[in-house]
Amino acid sequence: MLDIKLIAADAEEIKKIISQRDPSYGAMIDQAAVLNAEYKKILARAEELRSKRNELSKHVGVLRRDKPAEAEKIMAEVTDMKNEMAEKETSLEEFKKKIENLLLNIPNLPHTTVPAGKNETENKEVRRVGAVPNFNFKPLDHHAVGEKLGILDFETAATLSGSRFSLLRGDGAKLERALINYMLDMHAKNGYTEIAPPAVVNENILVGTGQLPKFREDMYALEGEPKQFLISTAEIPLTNLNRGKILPAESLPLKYVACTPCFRKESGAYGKDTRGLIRNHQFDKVELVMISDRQKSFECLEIMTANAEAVLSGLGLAYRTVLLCTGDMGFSSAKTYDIEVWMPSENKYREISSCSDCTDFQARRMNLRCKTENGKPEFVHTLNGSGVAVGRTLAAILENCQTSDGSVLVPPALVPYFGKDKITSK
RNA sequence: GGAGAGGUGGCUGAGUGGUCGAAAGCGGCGGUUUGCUAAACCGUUAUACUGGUUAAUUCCGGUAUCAAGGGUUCGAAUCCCUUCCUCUCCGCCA
Repeated sequence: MLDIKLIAADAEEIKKIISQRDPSYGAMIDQAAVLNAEYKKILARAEELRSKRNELSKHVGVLRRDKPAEAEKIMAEVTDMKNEMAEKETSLEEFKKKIENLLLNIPNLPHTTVPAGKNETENKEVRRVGAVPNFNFKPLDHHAVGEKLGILDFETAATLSGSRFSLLRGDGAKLERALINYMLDMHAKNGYTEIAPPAVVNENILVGTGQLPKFREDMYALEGEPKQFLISTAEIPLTNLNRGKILPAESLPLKYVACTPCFRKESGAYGKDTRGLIRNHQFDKVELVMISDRQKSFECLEIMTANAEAVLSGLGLAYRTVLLCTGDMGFSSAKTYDIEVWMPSENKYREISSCSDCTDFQARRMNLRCKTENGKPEFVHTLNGSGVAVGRTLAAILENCQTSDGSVLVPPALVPYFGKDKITSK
């Protein structure tokens, strides 16, 4: 959520910046500015009335004993004010709600270092790491590799749950477990505290991180009241972990890591990546979250991105890191790096991690602050990044480490976790 | 699921209709004392919004906030209703 004060101070400037994402947001900024001006007028009058009422009522107690007639007069006077007071109160509520609804649907301001652009074609490659493998045979895609080995079974998954679900069997299931432990151990060494959070959260938690109100159709909702949802990423519980608190400055940055299942409806992705592990309704992801003060957050973003990259380089997978342009960034983010892993079957890099600095956008929504040097609380900056998507990593290993005889060589870093260095069919 | 207790400031904990934004203690901050440390003593100590003022989040006002929402009243932390949450005991259960 943007600070309404920023909009009130210079709506034109904010419009200019936000329009780099999408020009249609400009009108919403204008509306917010107009509503806010109106709101303040009403607020002034409402507070004047309340002030008068408080002043009058203060003396009634004493007057009642000493001068009952005067007390009666004052009581009547206050009663007369009630209509206007009630009217102002309701209209205040209405304006507040309208403004908040607008603000909740406006995305974060892109950071000045983010390139302007409409879509992913205007993203900027920052670096390319690792050698793309050379095959002296035609590499199979990961579902073919996995199904031949009997470790991936999409047919059974479909029977159980429909399309876009996966089932891992035997060495496949074990390899996923090995990957998770490898990732969690690495991040723990880098100072992240491991968390095992709930995968079900309340509605306001999703407002905090920005999934609601705008992206309700992407979320799995549970039956019943109060409304609860399955998380689409561990970013949600991790970032909300301290919501409403004032954190001591010296505790920052807070660093959390969790591996959770993630549930996504993928309703806008008809026909995209319909086979395999790339885009499913349920997948495991290791997620990193940092809570930083506002001075250091962009440094933290570099560190977090490096921490995520280390997972891939540790596995010997080739990847590149891309700085997203204004038009391709997520709703809450001010600056995002995507990490893309090489997928031989597609002959291109595919997203496997996304690391974002959300500045104070989420912190304001969840009222998460820290004490500053002068003792005043201020909103923190929140960051999140995949460290990394487990299913996609599994897919990348199957593709990049396949051999001509159909077996898969397990990356050396995983061998201690997996127990052997090769997956062969039974 | 059944029975009971309770939710007050950074924390502990008073306060059952009228100078209560809220006693007291702890903690924090500033200071005095002091070879050093400790102790003692004095002072100070919420947040948001808002009007004016300022170099300033400077200063002076106002409003709101005692789990959340609604109601009663001239006036609510205090009374009533609803919801949420926490704790204890019993039952059930991986």
